[in-house]
Amino acid sequence: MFRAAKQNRIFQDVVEQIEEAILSGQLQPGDTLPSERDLKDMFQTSRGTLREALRVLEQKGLIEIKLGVGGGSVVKAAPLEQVCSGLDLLIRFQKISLRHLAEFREDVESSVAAIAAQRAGSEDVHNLEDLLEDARGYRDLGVDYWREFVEVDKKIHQALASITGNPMYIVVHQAVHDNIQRYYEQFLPWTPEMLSENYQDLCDIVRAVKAGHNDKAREKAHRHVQRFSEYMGSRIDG
Amino acid sequence: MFRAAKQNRIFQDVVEQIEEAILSGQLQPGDTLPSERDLKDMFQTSRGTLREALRVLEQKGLIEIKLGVGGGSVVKAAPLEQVCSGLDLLIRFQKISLRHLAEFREDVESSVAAIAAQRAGSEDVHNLEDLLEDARGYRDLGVDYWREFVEVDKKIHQALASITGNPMYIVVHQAVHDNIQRYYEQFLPWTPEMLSENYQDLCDIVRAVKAGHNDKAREKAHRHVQRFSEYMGSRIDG
DNA sequence: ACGGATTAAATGGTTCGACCATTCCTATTG
DNA sequence: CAATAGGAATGGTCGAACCATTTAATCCGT
Repeated sequence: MFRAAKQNRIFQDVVEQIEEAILSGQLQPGDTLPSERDLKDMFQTSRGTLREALRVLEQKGLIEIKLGVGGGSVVKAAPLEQVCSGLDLLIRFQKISLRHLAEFREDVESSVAAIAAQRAGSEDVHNLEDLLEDARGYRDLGVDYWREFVEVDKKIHQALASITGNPMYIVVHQAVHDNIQRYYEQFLPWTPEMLSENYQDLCDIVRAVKAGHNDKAREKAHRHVQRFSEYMGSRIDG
Repeated sequence: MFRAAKQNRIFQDVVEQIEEAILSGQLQPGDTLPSERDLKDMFQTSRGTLREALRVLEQKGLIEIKLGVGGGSVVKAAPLEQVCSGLDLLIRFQKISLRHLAEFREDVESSVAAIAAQRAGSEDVHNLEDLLEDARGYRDLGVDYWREFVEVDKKIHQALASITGNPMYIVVHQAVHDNIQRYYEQFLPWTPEMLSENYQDLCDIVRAVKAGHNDKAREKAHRHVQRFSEYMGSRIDG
């Protein structure tokens, strides 16, 4: 019902004041805060305490700290990465199995594809087709280039997430994908057939997105992700 | 392609070492780290620098710091709150609108219901029906009890997430739900009709889950969540 | 011998002053 | 005029001291 009220800590007070200034718009993204030595005077605190506050704000993704003269604490635009890395930490901490990650990913990728199919503009489609071209190139180069192929595969899915315009999908997709990717090298003995199958999947997805067929995009994306799970087979129980 | 390599910072090195120890299991939740004065000797650094590292770990949600003798840095169980507060920050930063959250939630809840329909055991169904009973009670008590009704609603969705057996759904659902719930009071003028509609939705979902009809469960859950979005109407674009 | 009050020790929180490392600007010099 | 050297501002680190909080042991009165 209530939250712990250990407001005794001075640095916490400093954090809240600066955070409030940022969220209220008094401090705009790109603005540079005064130097530590000036801030310490303003807050009437010691430099060490002030630096602890800055450390927290930096970790929250609200500021970025640059070195040298003219450096200092710069207000960041968006703490998107922070949520992503937080989710990443949670996934690793809870030791979420590959099976669970894969299952969740199937849903997310499917929904992303379906929404993207509804919202993709001509420029988006053009971008996707360029990426597809890259993928085809790496497929033709053979399994030695599976790493590059996977990289393009990732970019395509990221592009789809971006097309939705919903940051939630972007963040969640990235966290899930990063954690799954750790298993690729460990589990997959790549074959030319797998590269071809995956390339074909990507083609199908992009085609459905281009045509605005959201159901078909969902289905193709689902199949695409599911294929990875099948590749990994019984070894999926990490 | 590469990440910034400002590894110059000593406290960052300390953070990574402790984080690694926690994630690898060398440090278990509940364990207490050595005192700051001991840690500073181990890492051969100053206390100020060490404290900056602890501040980061605390902000990441990996440790909790207690005062007094016998206090110190205790490894926490799960950094879920950190993700929630990160999302909260993103919302207040207006990087994520309620519409975005709602859209994402529709997908997650739908998938959760569908999977739960496949995996629910008789005990799970029994539990759901008990919760449904509670919901009916609060519905009959009228709009003054909307808060309690929403609480039961939340418990039902949490139960569904648990039935999936997939921690990703549990975690993501909670993070999204916590952040959406804050806006209920702000946006919703509850009416008896809304309570009834929602109760009926919950009944439909549970019935579909009980019968193992995953498609129907997905559809009903989707409609249920969508109804909330409609209630909030145009005000959703916070 | 028991129980409450007092004291002591351990620990996190804060402060101060100093110095180092990096970066940018400026003045010097060829 | 350009390359270089130096200086100043700024974040990063260090060490020692002191304060505040908490726990446990100790002491004292009954």
